[in-house]
Amino acid sequence: MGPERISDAEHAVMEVLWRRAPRTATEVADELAETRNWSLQTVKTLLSRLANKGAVSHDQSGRRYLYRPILIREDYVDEESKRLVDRLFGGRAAPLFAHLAERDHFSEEDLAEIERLVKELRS
Amino acid sequence: MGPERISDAEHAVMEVLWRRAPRTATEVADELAETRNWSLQTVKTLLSRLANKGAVSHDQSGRRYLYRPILIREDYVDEESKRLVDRLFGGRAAPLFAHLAERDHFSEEDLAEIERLVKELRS
DNA sequence: TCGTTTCGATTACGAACGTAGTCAAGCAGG
DNA sequence: CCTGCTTGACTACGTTCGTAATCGAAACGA
Repeated sequence: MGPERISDAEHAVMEVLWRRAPRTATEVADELAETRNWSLQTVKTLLSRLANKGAVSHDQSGRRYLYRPILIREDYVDEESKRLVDRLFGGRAAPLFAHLAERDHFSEEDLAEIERLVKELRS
Repeated sequence: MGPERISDAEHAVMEVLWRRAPRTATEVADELAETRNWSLQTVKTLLSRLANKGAVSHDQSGRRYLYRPILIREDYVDEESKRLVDRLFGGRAAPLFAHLAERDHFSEEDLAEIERLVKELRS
């Protein structure tokens, strides 16, 4: 079996752990409370599903668990980006860029930044 | 309610209709048979779910339906791209670009193309 | 006209998801 | 020591998804 898919709600939990880890379920829930309206129980369920999928580890610390990410954010981001590029842009990243440009999703700053990156890459 | 989400399997059906429309359920299923292993019934279910979501129209033609897309591909692509950028790159497209670059997802051609686009946009 | 083929509609059903309640066990405090 | 709170485990339940069988009506062929 390939690496299991991570759902939207699960991803929100991962983001919290990627910011700082390890943390207890309660700590994770506290930070999530600012954005999502989830009960502590909901967060615990998501954490244990993530543990089953192998995306986080839970190490006993006294009578509670400390959760920390196993999945690396960069890898997750890469998988998701590639999925999008494959599904919608025939697997090539340049058309994605062209699309974003056409839809006006770049600011002047973005463009400057990108130009700099391109120069760097092409040298 | 926002525009309803389109699932992966449904998206595959949309792609077929975006290539050519209108088509009957059987025609759509025939083309999909090349890639996915779906029965005709499965495709019909997906088409009617898409119709419920307002993503395709089904116009009677004799005793059968002709399906055609209502949702514009460009708009769908844009929604999905924005979702990704929002979820994973803080809503800014430049970091997406930086990520793709870092992960070596651009060919020399891609870069040339992008450089051209950037120049055009900044002038 | 009557059976057969063809459609769409309805129904099905297990897995995954979003969201959460309940329970048992252990630790903390009196 | 006993009692209560904290915590993970288990269970729950409605929805969406993937995948499809079945059913009733319409059309076609003989």
